Amino acid sequence: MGKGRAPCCDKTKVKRGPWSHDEDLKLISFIHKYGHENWRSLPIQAGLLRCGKSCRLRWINYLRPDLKRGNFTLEEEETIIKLHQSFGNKWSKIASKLPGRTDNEIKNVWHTHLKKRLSSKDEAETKGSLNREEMSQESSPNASRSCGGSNNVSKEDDDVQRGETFDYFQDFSDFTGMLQEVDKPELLEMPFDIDPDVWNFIDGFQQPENSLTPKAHQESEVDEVDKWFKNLESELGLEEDDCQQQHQQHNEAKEDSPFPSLLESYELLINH
DNA sequence: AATGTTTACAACCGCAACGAG
DNA sequence: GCTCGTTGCGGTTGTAAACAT
Repeated sequence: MGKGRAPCCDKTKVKRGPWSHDEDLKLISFIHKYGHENWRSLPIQAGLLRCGKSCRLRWINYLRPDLKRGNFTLEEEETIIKLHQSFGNKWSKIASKLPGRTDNEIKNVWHTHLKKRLSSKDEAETKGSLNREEMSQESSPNASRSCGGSNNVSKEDDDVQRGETFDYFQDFSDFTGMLQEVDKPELLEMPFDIDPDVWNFIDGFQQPENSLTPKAHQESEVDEVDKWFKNLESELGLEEDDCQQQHQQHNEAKEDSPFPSLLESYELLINH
């Protein structure tokens, strides 16, 4: 039948490299509306000149609303170290135990910080010259690591600190234009029915059961969405009370699937 | 201030696993 | 059971920002 493995995409016809905000918006908007049933066909349907693989990666590693988007806490780092001891380089397995963290992120943290730290600790231990002060500082349970940022970051600050994803929302007209583009009737012709699980995934941000920390249990699904929006608002400089009230009222009013209101909330932010 | 070096992380690549036909 | 298409995973690279000289 086949004459060898088909390439995942025609590399001469797809864009590569860093994603532009337009592309991000197209992807977010499309997935919000239709989910991601088929990554291969998604870029075509969403009007993106990207490989499906690239879209998947961008969504999973960067655009997904349930990502924590902050520096790793010491607790998380210790978890990674422990899990790495038992699983090795099974990053996805490790990521499944750390809600809101991606395998790619964990892998990066491992290579840039943890590996070095461990090896320097080993060195120090073998030399018997471990600095006790440094150690006690490192083992402080509430300390938060800062890669290139302040070490005195609160949890709240931490959550919004690194999220630069939506810097580009500054040009609201771009975004509305983008939504309209995705609203094109020809793009609405979806060849599949959206699996309810897809909505559950995006809307509920369900974590694997065994990955839920007590804290994660406390946070309702709606809180997660709210968090995401607050982050977004913060990025947009739209933290005024009226905007938040509108969003809250909007959330309270939602009945069936909260998911469509997510997109509506985007519009709310834009019209603000 | 200019230049070189290091760090952090987003993105790509290729392979393996899996499921459908 | 085999083939092929698609997705997921882990390793690696590219590059912008931060830092040092």
